[in-house]
Amino acid sequence: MQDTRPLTPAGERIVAAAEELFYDRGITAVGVDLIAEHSGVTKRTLYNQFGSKDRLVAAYLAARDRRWQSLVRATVDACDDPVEAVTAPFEALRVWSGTNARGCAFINALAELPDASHPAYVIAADQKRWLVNLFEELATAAGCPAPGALATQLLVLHEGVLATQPLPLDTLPGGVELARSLVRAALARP
Amino acid sequence: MQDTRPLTPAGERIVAAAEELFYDRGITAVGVDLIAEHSGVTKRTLYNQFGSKDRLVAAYLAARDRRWQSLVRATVDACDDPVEAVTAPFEALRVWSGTNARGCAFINALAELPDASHPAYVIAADQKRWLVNLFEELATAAGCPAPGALATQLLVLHEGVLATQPLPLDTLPGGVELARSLVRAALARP
DNA sequence: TGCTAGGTATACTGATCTGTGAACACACTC
DNA sequence: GAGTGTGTTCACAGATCAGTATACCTAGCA
Repeated sequence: MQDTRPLTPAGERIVAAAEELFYDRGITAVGVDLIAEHSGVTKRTLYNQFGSKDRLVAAYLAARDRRWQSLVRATVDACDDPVEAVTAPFEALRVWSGTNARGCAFINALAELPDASHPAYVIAADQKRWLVNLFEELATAAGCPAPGALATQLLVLHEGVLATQPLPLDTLPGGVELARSLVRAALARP
Repeated sequence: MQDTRPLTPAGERIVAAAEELFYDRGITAVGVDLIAEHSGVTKRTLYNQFGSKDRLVAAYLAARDRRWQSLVRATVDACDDPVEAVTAPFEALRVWSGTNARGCAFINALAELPDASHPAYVIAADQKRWLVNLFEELATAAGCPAPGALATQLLVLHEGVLATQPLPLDTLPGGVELARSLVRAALARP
């Protein structure tokens, strides 16, 4: 949006380090010095590339969003059955959060950032809008009579699976099965 | 758990201010000086009462948990129909997050606190465990043949409704209807 | 040859944050 | 009347954090 020119090699390393550190430890808990150190870069270079920590946070969320969207797209495209494709994002979610599950990076970012004018709010809202639109497209392609309603249901379920990930609970949610039953119910309804 | 003696009047005011400020602006973004100022209390008194900011965070989450549980209990007890009582926590949720909806305070707290040894983790896990156990009790009382499975489904849905609250999306989720359909499906199954 | 862009190295500023020390005041109770 | 618990006032230590200043280096390119 705000910056179309590609990142320099140092800029790429900075974003990669920010993705790891911000997600694992939280945005406010991680300082720019730590990110500069982990990316093998001077703090001066970090500020030459991004200007401020807020802009770096926005770049981190945007980069994570791009990675997530490409994974979902690939998982959806690998499905032959259009009905199965509706729940493909839940399969992607299982792959995505295999190792470290600290919940949704966008929800977590909003939790830390007090003011709604932060660019992270726009990125987070766009990310969820993209997902609910994708659900609606897939539901329409699967022949669902009310794709909008099913899409919002699947979004809520999706966020619920993400939100319960960091909790140390004994019983795992398992969102794919519940998503499939929602799709079945939506398709069976006249 | 760690402290059974009741809070002093100043301690009550501190926790009340912490509830408002921590939830609205985030834990790391709010300093102890601001909490002391908002509660009309010296910082010295704050530290005499709670010892550290981490302990105050734990007290804030515990107090919020108590308030939430009492609201849910009251809403459940007001239900005559045992089937309707299963989805009563979702009605309570609608009342609970009427004014300011910044998502789940416990999920948000975990997002900000990097180390899993923080007392907030135990409180958050206990809170979700309490809710899933309540769902299971209510499902059993309603005659559900598989109350455990329904309970985890309802928990995931519950967290999804909470997580999507702070997002500036046009379409509102509306969790009560989806919860009712889940309960219907679980009761209809043999 | 000289210019420019990307990056390094290092020190620094100013603000903010958690937490402490020490002396004092008031109310209640034994 | 002495002691104890609760709270105030104010100053301050120590650490961390975002962001800046200055000088230097190197590779590509005209």
